[in-house]
Amino acid sequence: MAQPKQDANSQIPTSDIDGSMDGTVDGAADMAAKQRLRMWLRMLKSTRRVESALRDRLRRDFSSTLPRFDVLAALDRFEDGLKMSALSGVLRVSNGNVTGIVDRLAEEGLVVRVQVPGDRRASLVRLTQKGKEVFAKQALAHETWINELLEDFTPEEARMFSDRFDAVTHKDEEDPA
Amino acid sequence: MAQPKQDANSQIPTSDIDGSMDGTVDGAADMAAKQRLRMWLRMLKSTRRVESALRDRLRRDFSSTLPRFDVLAALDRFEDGLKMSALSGVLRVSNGNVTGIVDRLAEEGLVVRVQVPGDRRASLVRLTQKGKEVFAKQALAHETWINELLEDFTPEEARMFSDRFDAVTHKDEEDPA
DNA sequence: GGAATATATTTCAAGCTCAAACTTTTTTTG
DNA sequence: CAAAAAAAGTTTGAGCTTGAAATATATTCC
Repeated sequence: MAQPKQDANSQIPTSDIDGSMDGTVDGAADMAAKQRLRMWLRMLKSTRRVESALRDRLRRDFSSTLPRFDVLAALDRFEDGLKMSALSGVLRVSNGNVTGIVDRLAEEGLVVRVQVPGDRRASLVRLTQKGKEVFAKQALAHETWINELLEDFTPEEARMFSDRFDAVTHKDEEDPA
Repeated sequence: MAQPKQDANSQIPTSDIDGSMDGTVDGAADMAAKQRLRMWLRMLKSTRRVESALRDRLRRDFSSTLPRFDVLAALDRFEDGLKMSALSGVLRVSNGNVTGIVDRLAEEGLVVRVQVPGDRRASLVRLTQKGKEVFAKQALAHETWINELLEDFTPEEARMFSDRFDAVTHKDEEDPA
């Protein structure tokens, strides 16, 4: 039976660098750091759990993946289409990344690349009719799944969490254009 | 200028399936679902932002990656070593996934695979001395980074978030052994 | 003891991800 | 206007990720 070194939630080396064995040097700030680290580890774990569940269901029910769903969702939000760079900006993934995903979605007829009139470099990616229909089904299921997976959170709590996360997120916002 | 269809935080199709244009059919439950979805999207965004920052810094300062750090952290917590299956269990990633990462860490001398006496199938993965030293530096930096990235959360708030996330997470816990 | 089953791990193919390099086109600027 | 710089996308190489198939060893059970 494998046992964790100490607290199962601490990844922090226990060496007492400042030499004070009671750990009181800058104790308050250190405590804050530890709490935040703990929060991060839990948050990461929860996020991964939900993502993993979504991945499973997306594959099981729609033979699809999370990145594909994300792309469809972004395109559904912007009906006029998005340039590749705007798409990767919205999704916050690297530029080259989207290329492959859009390629595959285009092969399946869910999205199209439309030439931008004035600019021969750029193209606008848009959902096809089929893409809209497919995504509509997926989005409906997705909302249901999230509602189940986060059922432990009351609506009020969910709202509060949303707002607080927003604070972290809004440090530098990306505007697709 | 690309404009979102409606609310920038809604990925939900707006079709009024039940036919009531005022959207009052099961309005409370539907509202709850929307709040949870909103929470999930923000949570995902925040998590990705932090992960992305960690990735950048790990690469910049240690020429390493997040998955590698995660493996080292897990092994640091379990001093007696972990079997490959236990390792993937703790990290909640697929079985074959860890193989490659451990391979590379072993090449660099940060971890070793030790044969389990009674069982010729299994091996125990452990940190080497070098691995411990390397991880100690990384963990210290990691704690600092998290503290900065989540500075907007007070220690009390961080504690509260930790506890609430735990509720979600504790539905089925994996015990490495 | 030998067949069936279960466990531990690796291999595999496909897809996702990133940063960096590269191509093409557009814009800026001397 | 021509050279330089910037912008839009794709390609590339390496690593991460998954689920499924394969391999090898252990255990169970007739």
